[in-house]
Amino acid sequence: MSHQDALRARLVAALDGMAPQLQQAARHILAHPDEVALVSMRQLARSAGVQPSTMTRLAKSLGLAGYEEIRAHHAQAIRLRVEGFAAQQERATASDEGLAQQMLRNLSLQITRLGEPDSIARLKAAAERLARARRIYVLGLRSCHLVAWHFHYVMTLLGERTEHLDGPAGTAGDGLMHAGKDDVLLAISISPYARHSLELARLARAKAMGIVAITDSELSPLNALADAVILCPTESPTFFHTLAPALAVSEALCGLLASRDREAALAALQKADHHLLGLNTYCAAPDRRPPAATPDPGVSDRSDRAASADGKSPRRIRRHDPQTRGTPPATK
Amino acid sequence: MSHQDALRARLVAALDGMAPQLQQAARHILAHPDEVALVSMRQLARSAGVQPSTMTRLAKSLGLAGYEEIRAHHAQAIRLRVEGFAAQQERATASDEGLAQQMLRNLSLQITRLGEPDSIARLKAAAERLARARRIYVLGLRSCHLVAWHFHYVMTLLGERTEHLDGPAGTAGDGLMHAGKDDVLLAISISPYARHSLELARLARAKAMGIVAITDSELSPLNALADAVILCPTESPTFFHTLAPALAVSEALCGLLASRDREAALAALQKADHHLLGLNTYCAAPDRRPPAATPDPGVSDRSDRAASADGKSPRRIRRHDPQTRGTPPATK
DNA sequence: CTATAAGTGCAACATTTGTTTCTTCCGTGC
DNA sequence: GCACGGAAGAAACAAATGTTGCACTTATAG
Repeated sequence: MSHQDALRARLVAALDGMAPQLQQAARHILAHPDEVALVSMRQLARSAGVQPSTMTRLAKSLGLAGYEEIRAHHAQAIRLRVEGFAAQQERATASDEGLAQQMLRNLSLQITRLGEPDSIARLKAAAERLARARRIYVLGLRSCHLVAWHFHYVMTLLGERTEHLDGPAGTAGDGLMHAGKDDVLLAISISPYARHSLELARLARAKAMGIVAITDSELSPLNALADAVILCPTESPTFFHTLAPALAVSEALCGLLASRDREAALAALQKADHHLLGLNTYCAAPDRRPPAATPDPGVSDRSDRAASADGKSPRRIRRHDPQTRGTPPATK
Repeated sequence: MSHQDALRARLVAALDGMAPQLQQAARHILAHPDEVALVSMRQLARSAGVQPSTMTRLAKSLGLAGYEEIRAHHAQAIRLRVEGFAAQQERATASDEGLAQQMLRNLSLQITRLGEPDSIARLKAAAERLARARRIYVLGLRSCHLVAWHFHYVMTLLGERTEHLDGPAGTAGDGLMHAGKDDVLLAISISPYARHSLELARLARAKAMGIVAITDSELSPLNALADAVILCPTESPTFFHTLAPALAVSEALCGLLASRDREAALAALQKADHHLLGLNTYCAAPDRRPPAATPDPGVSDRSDRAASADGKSPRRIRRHDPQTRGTPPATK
């Protein structure tokens, strides 16, 4: 998202000493750099929840001649990015420096393949099976632990009833004690397959539970056991396997399950939000306006005229921004 | 470049039957698609060696309302290529099948972008910093837990000395007790940033430890604290954020670190293999790869956090007029 | 509490934008 | 030859853009 970019660096550096409105404008620019070049200043200001003049003032406070310089800069960034991108494709190899690029390119490809029809069909079938379950037990041992953990974490936020089979001292399987034929086991395992995972899967089958598997090959022992199987690649240019595709699959499953009942999922999320807010778990998020508030990609839009319909603004109270505390105002 | 681009196709198709000036304008647009969105029509016309009115006439000859539609189209193309966002809004209500594909395509794009030069440079710098550390403390709370877990898991297999700050009952930070200036904290946190993560990071800084951060924005509070920062996207078409890119970053870091001393890493892996073999942890692997090359560290973690769908922040009272949003009335 | 300065919103400003209209030019038909 | 029709340039247009000055609020210092 960011190129080595003198202007952006200056923005970040100056953020702390800025007036609230300027800061808000700056944050929006940092958060949506592309929009800067693609929409007019007034539209950008509107998305940022700021007066047009603030944008101009922001530019001047950075020592620039005007807003146009900010736009020019971001436009150039886009131009450079597409060029640099093309350049990168050419030099595909090299050793150490290339390794990271190689890994990421590899990952990108693998995940793209997951989007192919066959894979999608498996995803849908798996989601279907999971949705019918009374309860979902999630199992992932060793390297697959995090996929299982993630699935359980998200589903909990979404209000679904899942249980993570993750006990210490070999008690992982105890959770299956009360599981029955109306429940489903989501088992995640990649080669080399942990013995314990298979044992639990066989136990589940013996209990007539449903089984959905995320695994890495049709040769996987889970393949024979499961009602629905999703295959994901794990090859990597490194010594170790990659689990990012498996995670992508898990996320996709969560997405599919959540979309089956948008309302319920949203409600659960907001409830979780409130809960965590009450616990003071998080500190203030920087970007208060979600991406949804940005322009709005209708194909033919891009210019909502302010039809002068905008009424008079009532008096509003403004409070000082709390998170800028402790930094003395470096007035220029 | 390679999006199925209805408008460009129409341009190409109509090229032959066009008047010379129109054709010249069309050719210029086809040759410099990005410029269309980045400069004004008059400037574009000048570069094309054509009258401004010709551009308007070109648009109308294609059946469009005006030049603005051409620009909007190309701006959208940039947004698509750059963020992978756009389609999400349009088909927000698309079928389940669409959602999964959308998510995976989005992910693939995001990970591809992690391979761009700037991002790679950050990765290398971070790996460099981590390699110099006497000991690496890994911190990731809530949704980021699995990234931290993964990093620690793989590094352990590789024989590196890392410590996962992951205690129950709020003891997560205790591990830092004996950390000092020769050590480095690898902190992973995405918006909304967990308070505890920041507190621990500040503590680490107070102890003169090095800090490497994996986070989601230059606006992240970690950005100011860390010696090296790696940015990874988290946007997703769903209700929750994606952590697959963060996991990819973690994997890349592990890869870079391992490649600094291939021999040592390989030796450590084989040792781990023997160890686990002795414990009879795994069942016979199908013939996937030669055993030497197949240790098992999967490194994928994924955690999503709940993104509140509307981004109004509670501590700000001010709102700005909502009614002008998202209405694309073509004038006149 | 007052005095002062900084920060912010509002409205008018000069430009520039995309579009339209009018005029001129050139090739083709009867 | 002359009208005719389409294409292309030039100028005029309203609407928008980015900017600036002023009034008012809010925070800080005395």
